[in-house]
Amino acid sequence: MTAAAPVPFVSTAARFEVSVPPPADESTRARAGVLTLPHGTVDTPQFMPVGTNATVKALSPDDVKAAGASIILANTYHLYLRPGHERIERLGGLHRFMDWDRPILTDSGGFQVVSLGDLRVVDEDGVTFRSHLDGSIHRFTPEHATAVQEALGSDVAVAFDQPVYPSSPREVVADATARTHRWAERSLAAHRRSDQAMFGIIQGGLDPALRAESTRFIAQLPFDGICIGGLAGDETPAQRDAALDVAIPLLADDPRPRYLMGLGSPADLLEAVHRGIDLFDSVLPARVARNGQLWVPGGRLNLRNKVHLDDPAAVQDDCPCLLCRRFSRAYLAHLFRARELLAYRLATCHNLTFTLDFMARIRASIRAGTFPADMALLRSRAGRVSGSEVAEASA
RNA sequence: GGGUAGGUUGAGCAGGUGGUGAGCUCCGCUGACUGUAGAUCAGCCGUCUUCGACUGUGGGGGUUCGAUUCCCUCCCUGCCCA
Repeated sequence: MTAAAPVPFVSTAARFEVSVPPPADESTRARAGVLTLPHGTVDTPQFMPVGTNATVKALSPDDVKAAGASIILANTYHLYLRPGHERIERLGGLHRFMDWDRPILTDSGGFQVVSLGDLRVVDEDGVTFRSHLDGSIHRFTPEHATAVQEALGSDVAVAFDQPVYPSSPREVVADATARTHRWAERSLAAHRRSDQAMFGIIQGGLDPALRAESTRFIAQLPFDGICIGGLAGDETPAQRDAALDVAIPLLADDPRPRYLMGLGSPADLLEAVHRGIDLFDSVLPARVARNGQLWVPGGRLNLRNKVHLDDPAAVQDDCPCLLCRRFSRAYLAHLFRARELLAYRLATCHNLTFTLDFMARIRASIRAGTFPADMALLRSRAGRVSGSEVAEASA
């Protein structure tokens, strides 16, 4: 009936146990598990808030914990440029530097190959790029990106890759994907720390054959986890789902955690969990919060809108966050108009709390064995996927 | 009372020496944001029947084919002097 009894994945730096495997009827690939890393355990499916510059923007570490985060992402590229990975290492490593004692995953910096596209040149050995801070010239190779992450001391390092936009021509995607594979092997070969896990990244764009080839290639390497990259760009939800439906079945018997990079709207998280994803990260909830919009069951509120100025209600009645416990919509609307710094903190606390609570609800549903059946309810709580889709009424 | 500088679309301005003033920045309104060069960006922001049209340069009058511009007069504001 069920797939083979799950065998925990164990390495020197990571342990992953699927405690609730997908149902035998294949109604969903969703699963629940526990990822254990040097600085603590992570219940999956789980969302990682992003702290690019060794801080989740606008929040203190206590705020991030209060929101329910058990692991965060930090960025190799940014910390290398400023304040410098060697300085962080001298100061006792990233955890001590930012006073975050739970797990940290560092992105490899590969994403900047795309996001800072004007400033880089890719060759077989690595990427030469200009600093977005001062225009100075720098170079990342798989070996260098790995060394930087070892200096930072994150729980999870990520192999240096070359993401591409899904809309790129097939030969561009094929070329970048093949290079990502060679860089994956080099990243692994360069990796020394036994107290740091390393995840590899699948690319392949939206082409099913390339995505499948990349999945097989990355999966046969001895990584501690599998990232799925290149799906947080300009593709449609249907294209993204299709890419996941190519990759995940090929990993069905793989004991390692699966991490979909860069997705963060509640609706996207739900659909991806359904397709078998264990880990996520995204800037979205924090950025959207800083720009004035708050996620609530069934949709989102734009606190800069006039309608909130006289509203004494909480943003969300049953939310335990700092904002909802103590302040009104009217107050937050005022803070945003006045551009007061507290607005950004309160809004970010809320959106991260909402996101992490949503993940907790998904986990609870999976553990209760009612997950596929709960999809409708969870979808209505997640609300719209994007601005072009109308929010469903909350149940 | 005398002198002087002004009065432009919510605010602040630019421009305009006789030849179509709706241009900018704020404020305001709405939307977007997905491995963070983002507390950011985009659209709108006089009226209407909105791919366009109309109105608008303090009020009134005059000169002129045509006035925001030149002339007269009045009102208002800042500053200086009495």
